[in-house]
Parts: sequence; C-alpha cells; structure tokens
Amino acid sequence: MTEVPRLAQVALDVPLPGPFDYRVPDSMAMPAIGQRVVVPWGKRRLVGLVQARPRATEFAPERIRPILRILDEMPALPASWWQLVEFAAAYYHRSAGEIALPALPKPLRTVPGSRSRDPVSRWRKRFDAQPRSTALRPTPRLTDAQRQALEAIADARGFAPFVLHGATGSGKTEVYLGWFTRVLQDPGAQVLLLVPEIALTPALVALVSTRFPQERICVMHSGLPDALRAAHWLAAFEQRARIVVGTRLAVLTPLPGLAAIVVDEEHDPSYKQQEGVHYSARDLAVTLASQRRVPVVLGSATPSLETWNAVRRGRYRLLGLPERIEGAPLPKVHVIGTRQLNLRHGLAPAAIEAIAARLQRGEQSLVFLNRRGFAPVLCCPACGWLSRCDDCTAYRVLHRARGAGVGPAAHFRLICHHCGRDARVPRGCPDCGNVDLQPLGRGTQRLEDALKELFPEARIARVDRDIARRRGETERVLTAAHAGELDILIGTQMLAKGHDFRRLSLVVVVDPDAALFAADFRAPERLFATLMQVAGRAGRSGIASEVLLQTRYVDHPLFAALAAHDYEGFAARLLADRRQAGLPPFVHQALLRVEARTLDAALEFLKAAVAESDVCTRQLNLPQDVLTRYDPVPMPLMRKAGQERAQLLIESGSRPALHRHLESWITRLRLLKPAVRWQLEVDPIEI
DNA sequence: AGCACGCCGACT
DNA sequence: GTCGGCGTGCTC
Repeated sequence: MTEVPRLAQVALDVPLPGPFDYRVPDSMAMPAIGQRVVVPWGKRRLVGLVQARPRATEFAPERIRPILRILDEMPALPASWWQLVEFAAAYYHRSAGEIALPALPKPLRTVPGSRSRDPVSRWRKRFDAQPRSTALRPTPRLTDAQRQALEAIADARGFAPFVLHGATGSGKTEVYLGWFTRVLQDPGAQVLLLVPEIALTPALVALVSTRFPQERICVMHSGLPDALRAAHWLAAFEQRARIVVGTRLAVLTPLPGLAAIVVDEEHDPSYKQQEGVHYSARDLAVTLASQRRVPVVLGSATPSLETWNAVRRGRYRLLGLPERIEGAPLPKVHVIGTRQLNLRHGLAPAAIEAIAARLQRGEQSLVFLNRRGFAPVLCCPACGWLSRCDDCTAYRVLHRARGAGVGPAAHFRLICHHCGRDARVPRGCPDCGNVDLQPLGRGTQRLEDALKELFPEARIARVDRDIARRRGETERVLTAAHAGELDILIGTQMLAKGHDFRRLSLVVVVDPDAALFAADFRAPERLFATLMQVAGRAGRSGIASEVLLQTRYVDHPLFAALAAHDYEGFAARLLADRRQAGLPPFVHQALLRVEARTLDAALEFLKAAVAESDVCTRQLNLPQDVLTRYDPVPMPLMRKAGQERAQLLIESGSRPALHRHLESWITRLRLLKPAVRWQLEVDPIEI
C-alpha cells in the first residue's frame, strides 16, 4: 500500500480483474465517480469509467499513468446504475468495466476524435425533435382478471415481484399499460419494458405511443444505428424519456426515475446474453427492482421453471389471466401420429386437407417448422457420404441460393449454420463420384416448394432468418399477412412470437420431435413454450381454430399437456423431474468452457482446472459434498470454426458456496496462463 | 481483447 | 534476401 495523492480507479472493458489505478494530474479537477475518462492503456487509449477514488494503491506507484482527459459533456453515471453494474460484475465474476462499458452506446465508449464536437447536444436535439404520436387510442375495457391483476400490481409498494401468467391473447400487455398509466402520473417516474426480440419492438412501440401520446418513447436495442441509440440512451438517462422499451441490453440503461419494470415473455432464452458477459437480463431486472425498491412484473404464458419455482416457494406472487379476451376460444390441438401415415412432402393427409379447407374459407394457415434451409444434410446414397462441415462438428445445410429459381434449375449452396462457411454443392460425391446426391430431411425452403406444388393457387410466403437477412422483407411479409394478402405462412420460431394474424385459424406443426430427445435438459421446457406460443397465433380474433401437430411420438406427455393447454401440470411434472435428477432450479450451475486448437489441449487445461478446484475447496474449507464437479467433456458442438471445445460443469445446492468457490477458482485459473481461451459462465442455459 | 515482439516458410 | 504466419507476453 502506497499513499498516492489524487488517485482514481477506472473500469475498463478488458478481460482482466480491474479496476485500474490512474493518477489525476494536478492540472485536472478530480473526476466524479461515474464520469467517463480517457486513459492510456499500453500503446492504446481507452474510454473508462471512474469507479472509485481510493487514497492508496497496491500497484507500483512508478507504473501508474495519468488520466488524459475527463469527458464531461454529460453528467456522471448515477450510483443507482453502478449498483446494478457491480452486482452483475460480482455475480458473473467479471470486472465492472466488462459489464459497464459494453452497456454504453458505442459513441460513448470510444475515444472521441479531435474533430467530433459536442455530439451530446446533437443527440439531445435529435431525440427531442422526434414527433410524438397524435393518434390517441383509448384504453380498452379490462376483463375482471385483468383488473384484479392490475390492482394487485398498482397497490404494491417497494420491491414486489409478480408473475403475470396468461395465455397468448389473454391481454397481458393491457395490464402492463394500465400499470404504466398509473405510475407515470408521477411526473418524475420512468418505466422499463423489456421484450425478447428486436422484431417485437416496432409494434409494441406503436401501441405504447398511441396510449401515451404525450410521451416520447426510448427504444433500446442493438439494431439501432449508433448515434440514434446514443440519442435514446441519453434521453432515458436525462429523464426526457419516461418510457423505455427494449431488448436485454436495455436493463443496463441508467434510469434515475425508475418506478416500474416489466419483463415480457420472461421465459424467452434470448434474455440470456450469449456473447461478452453472459448475463440474464431477466434476472438482472429482478435484482434491479430489488435494488431500486420497485415492483417488477414477469409476464409469460409459459414461465420459466426458475420463475415458476419461485412462485411455488412464495417468493414471487402469481397473477393469472385465465382466458382470452373477447371470448376467443383457445385453439383445439390435435396430435397426429405420423408413423403409420403416408406423408406427402412431409405433410399428413389431414394437414393438407385442413389447409385446403382454410383456403376455401379464405382463412390463413401457418405451417411451423423450426429448421431453416432446404434440407438439413446432403447425402450420397451410394457410399453414405454426408455434407459435413470441415470446421465444425456439424453438417452443412443445403440451401437454395438467393434469387435462384425453383425446381431442378435452382442452384444450391451448402452452408454451415455454426461457422457460416458456405460452399457450392459438389457435382458428384467427393468420396465415390456418384452424381446422384440426395437431400435428406426437410427445412422451410423445401416445405415452401412442397406447399406451392400442393396449392398452386395459394398465396404463400416464408418467414425465417434467411428471409430476415433481406432488408425490410420480414416486415413486408408480415404486413401482407396482417392485411390478409397471404393464405399460407411457413416459418420458424421467428413467426411464433407476438404476431396477431386476424384471419389465422390453422397452425400445422411439422416434426418437432428432435427436441424431445435432445441432450439438453431444458429442451422440453423450450419446446413446450415454443409450441404454446405458435399455437397461440391461431384464432385470436375469435374464429374457431385448430392446431395440428405431426409427431412420431403421439403418446409423449408434452403433447398431451399441450393439447390440454395445461402449462401448470406440465411445469409441475418437469419440476418434479428436475428435483429428482438434481437439476436447476434445484441446483446452481457454472460452466467452464475452453477453446483450443486441439481437443487434447482443451481437455488438458480442464484437468488442470480440476486440480485447482480441489485446492480452492480445501482452502475455503467447503464441505466435501457441497459442490459437485463433473468430468471435463467435449462440448456437444465439439468443433466450431476450427476450434476444439470442451467444458467442465460444476454445481451446488448452495449459491453462496458455489460463488465463493468460483471467486477463488478464477483467480487461480488466471495464473495458469495457458494457450487456450477459456470463459466461466454462471447459470448456463445450454449445456 | 488488442497489440507488440519474435522466430520460421514461400515470394515480389 | 523480406513479408507474414501465429505463439507468448503485457497492459494500472
């Protein structure tokens, strides 16, 4: 410890423990905590955030470098924001800088060039110049259940977590909006609404702005251009925007007036960040609510088992919306066993008839297949060759190339969905030369061809990630669908969320079976949620509607629960299974993931990590059985983009014990300095 | 993560 | 002879 006058600890987005000590030059005013600064970092300069102002340092004083500049065109970030950042840093075992800086809009975390002058006031003007909505839409009459839920939430004071459980079409959104109306009567109040996907924000923002015509809505998601995102972020921070709608990253928006939080579709896996720090925005939203002492509503038709377990234990309060509004009945679900059937292009005769009937009646059908491309794999019937990816442990998927024709003239590519490598289809089998290569299985493109052949007169469109890559195309298709200009929609889960197609009265689910027997223990939970969601697209305007589910496993309990619209029964079963098997939410997990050039190197590192873990357990005096550590194993997708991957799972019934172990483990792992890339993930959702 | 330094293969 | 491959070391 050396006393150094005028010190600042700065959080930086670098994968080192941090924060880092810097000297404040005599000529410079002491920066406030939460202020942005430019500091030297090796040969580079970085933007950082002042995290603390200590009196002494453990770092060799002669190596301490000076802060170069204070960026003070906007106020310092508030302590309430730092509190969440610091919680996340501790919980996910990363430095505060790795949480805080990526949460800032890009222009605020990059060193400003010498000629960029005062973008902040430009952003202010830009946001404030946005027109407000003029079309005021009145609040619809609430059902009794909606009103009861709303009263319960609006009566709550301080931290109060609610689960709003209601089928698609039961009017959860109206409850959120009713709550916001009350909260925003306080002129200083701000509300935060999290949604799982960018695609869902435009419709929601439109709805919210007609309900709150006097407000400008702050939209926060990664699809916004940098400057626009900065303008919105700043408006929220400076309380010029009182309503924030956004995806997971919006949870880290500084909101000084925060008074209400909603996480819509809280079960959705996209709340878990899958790059950088793998945080769960839903979990952080609940923490944020508790830190700020405000109510939080988690809405879903199929709450996650973590959330449902918290309801069962009395930690979250359950509010139910038992029926759809406007008396729209839930669709009738029929499970069709396909083993004994003669399928045409993968479709059961009953499904084809049902689509034909909809065409006749001028109603819409949705055919759901959660697999994009033409066929999942290309094979050689003569020698058994399969279109494997050279760089991944996966098959390349046969895709019809963009703009190419249909039928035999179409030209195809082989694309790996994991690394993106894209190759032309070989003229003949690379192993035996056979020119008659066959696509195996079917994806949405092939299904689209089949439906066009079966129903040449129908207006058919497809929605999946390949379509979404074309600018504005998804929007175009969805608008056409809403306007009733389409008869048959084919799509992946992109189509399952949020949309309200008025004339849709049939959903056909093609081949959901792969997820039934997946290695991931969360697969059934996810499949149930997806199928509930896609089934919920049908009959929202009150037309009698049905869901036809094609499967080889008619007796699977998941389908029985789905047909009975019985989330609670299904959740109870899954929870019982999880408890029995010792899986989350009854244990807490962390995963050490490693990437290396060879699998041996990866496994070697994990073996060393196991030894270090033993040392930690001994040093911390943790009881022998409080932690369970599994053997290092190659990851399900063993090789990705040429990197071999392996992982080590560690779990405990005690979160504090797990976290104490992780904290000291990580310190020791850093000292191993291996030539592999590793990362610790807390609460992994895919194992 | 970047960005340097450093020591071995095919090329203007 | 060098341009550049990525191994490994460092950053308050």
